Amino acid sequence: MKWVFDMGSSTKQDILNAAELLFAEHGFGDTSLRAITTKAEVNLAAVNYHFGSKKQLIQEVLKRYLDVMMPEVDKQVAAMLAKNPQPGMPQVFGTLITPLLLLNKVRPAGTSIFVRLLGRGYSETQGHLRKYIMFHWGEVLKRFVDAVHLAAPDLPPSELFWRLHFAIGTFVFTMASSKALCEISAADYDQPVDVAGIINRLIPYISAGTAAPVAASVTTITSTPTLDIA
Amino acid sequence: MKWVFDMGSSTKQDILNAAELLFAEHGFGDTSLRAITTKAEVNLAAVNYHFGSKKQLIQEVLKRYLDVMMPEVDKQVAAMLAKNPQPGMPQVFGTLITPLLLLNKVRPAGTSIFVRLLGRGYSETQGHLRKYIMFHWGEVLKRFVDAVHLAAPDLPPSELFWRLHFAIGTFVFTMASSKALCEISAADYDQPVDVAGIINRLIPYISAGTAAPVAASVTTITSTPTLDIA
DNA sequence: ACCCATTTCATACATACGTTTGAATTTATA
DNA sequence: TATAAATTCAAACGTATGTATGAAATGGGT
Repeated sequence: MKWVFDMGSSTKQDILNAAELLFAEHGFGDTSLRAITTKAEVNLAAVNYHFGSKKQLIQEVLKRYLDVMMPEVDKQVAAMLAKNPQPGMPQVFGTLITPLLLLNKVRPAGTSIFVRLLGRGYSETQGHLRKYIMFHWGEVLKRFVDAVHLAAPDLPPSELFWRLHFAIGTFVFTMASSKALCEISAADYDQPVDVAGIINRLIPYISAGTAAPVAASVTTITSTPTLDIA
Repeated sequence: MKWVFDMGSSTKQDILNAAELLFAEHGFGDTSLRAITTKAEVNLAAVNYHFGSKKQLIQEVLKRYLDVMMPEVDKQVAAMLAKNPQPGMPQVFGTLITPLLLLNKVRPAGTSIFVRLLGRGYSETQGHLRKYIMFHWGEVLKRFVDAVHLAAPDLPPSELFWRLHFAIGTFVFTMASSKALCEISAADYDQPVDVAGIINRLIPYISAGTAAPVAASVTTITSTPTLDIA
């Protein structure tokens, strides 16, 4: 029977919910289907029955979040540009805050889970995730990049390319290790920090980095490097 | 027989040389001992004979570079501070350039290999690498962090903590994907960029990001009210 | 030439993985 | 209730992995 409001089998949701937690915690490669099905309390074969393969399960885990976040990014960028046609870098990157925090409505702690998944995906899937996002959300991303360019009109396109990938790196890596960082911060500085706190601290860093003036000249090696192997 | 200059068996070096390439390319978890021994043209059992286990092999691969790089970092930081007791952020991060490029003398393309290993290690070893480096090179790192603090005296320690981890993230992630980024850059912008080029582009970004003014909203949220008046 | 420690080698072991299978069970519809 | 589709389940399959073993080979020291 097909429900009018098809919420899918509970099994399928249980698998997704268990999988995303384990994926975020241990990465895709180091999370076995057996660990997932055990945590979800479903049969091992259910994954291949409902998703076909582990690879497709990973895709659907990420898709659940991207489908919510990316349209919101588009909306926020448009709204920001309507209000301020010549935005500063913090305004541009600030458009990401709402979409990211919106993910907490997809699942409890959804923002934290998604950004960690993103970090894992970028470093583990050897470019597959990058291509997937580019293919499905390339238009949205292009409009975002255009906004970045608007905030740094003097930056050559090739330099902007590198800056944006630096920004992605900062964001993705920080988020991938966000759990550990929050624990260290809480222990060493006695100040609990949540994902929203990290995002708010990231914006100034990324904004300043991306908008930094281009280095006047290539740094040269001043002292002669020495290598003495006993 | 023990050589006066013990260069170890050729087998051991062959394994290290093959392993670091495969580790950098596919990561630690996705590189099998069989792939390594095949590439090195040695017997499978040689890894466990010479290194004990895969984990120890990974450690020795990284150690070979850390043992060269970290003392040079110490030297460069000291030299920089001697020349300029109140350094700017680019000067501080600039001290990393020489140590990084020095790794090209350890092995051909050593810099590129090491930074990719570092990226892999940070995201795959669930904090083990971080702890290893902290344990063995904590003193050197502390002196470097002190220099960063010198370049941003107004930054609260807790904020500096986050900024530095952002910087690590920028660096490590960029380097982990440096191969792909170089290929994209060469294809889209017709300008070949090598690892030294990336490092030189990273310095301004990381410097500006780390030294960025603290966001107003963050300050109000996280600053602890105190009765002390300094 | 002999010896002994070091190193190599083929092979086996135990385990873990993603996936498949076919029967049992549940569920929806007629 | 009868029937057919959808789902669950235990079990197995084939493959790959890291590691262990014990015999063969190597090579310098006496």
